[in-house]
Amino acid sequence: MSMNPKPGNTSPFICGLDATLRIVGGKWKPLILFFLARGPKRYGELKREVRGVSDKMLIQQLKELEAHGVVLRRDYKEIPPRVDYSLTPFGDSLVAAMVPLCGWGEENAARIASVLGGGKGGRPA
Amino acid sequence: MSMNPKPGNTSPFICGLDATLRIVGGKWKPLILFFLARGPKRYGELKREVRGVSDKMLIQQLKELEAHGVVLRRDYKEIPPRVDYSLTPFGDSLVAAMVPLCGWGEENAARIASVLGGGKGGRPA
DNA sequence: GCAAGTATGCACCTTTTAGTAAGTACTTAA
DNA sequence: TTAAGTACTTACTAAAAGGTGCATACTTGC
Repeated sequence: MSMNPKPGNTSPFICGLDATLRIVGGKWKPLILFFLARGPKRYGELKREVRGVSDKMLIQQLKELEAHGVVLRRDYKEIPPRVDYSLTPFGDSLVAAMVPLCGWGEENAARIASVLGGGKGGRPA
Repeated sequence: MSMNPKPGNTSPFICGLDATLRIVGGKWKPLILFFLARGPKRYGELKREVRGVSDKMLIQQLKELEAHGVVLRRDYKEIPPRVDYSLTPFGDSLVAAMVPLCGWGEENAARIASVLGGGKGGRPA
């Protein structure tokens, strides 16, 4: 099946999915990657698109993604400041691997929404 | 690309991946699903296999997975207690959708491990 | 009787993650 | 001179996730 912990597993991860989630886990990273998948974005642009994210979280997540080689930060060294973010090839391959999981979520969105109970999960404002 | 937030998005989720992560997010759920993918398991069996998990977390995660229709709990109403857990068809489809992400993690495990810095991520008993 | 094993439940605590609000340094426009 | 916009940084707080340990109710084996 290619998804089980190997018998003689010396890696620091339980399995591949575990490894993947260390990179893309958290509340905002998938969303950020999705917006970046559509092309490079400036910080302010991203912030307006990823509605609900705070400066702190957006910066923090972008820094982690950059440190992990998923995202590339370009600083134009202008004043006022101008910076943009884009996916690295590594980031592109990750986003590609997320598509099926994303498909599952889309196909089952109604079921998931009902199963989670109406009270949770909105993105109000 | 089938992975972007839709223009007229009324769902409670940002995108499909977001929906998926509501079901399979967290530290233990993927691992639990992986062991269950190999067939029904008793509680104690699962606890011994998912090394490092506490009773509280294992029970809690199993309950959530059950409530979400991913896992089926069977109580044999025996004394001493006997219970086993297995994947529902919904759970099977989820595990299937996780395989590619798992593959990405496996292929890039070395890179991910090095990028996360050697200090983190072990599973030491 | 006492310990061990069965599958949990509950209370408490720490750690991690996320959110809020303010401040920085600089420029342009009013 | 004041306000707004740029891309952040820092300190503080709140909420979520995770962990520890004890308790239950019942049986079997010593």
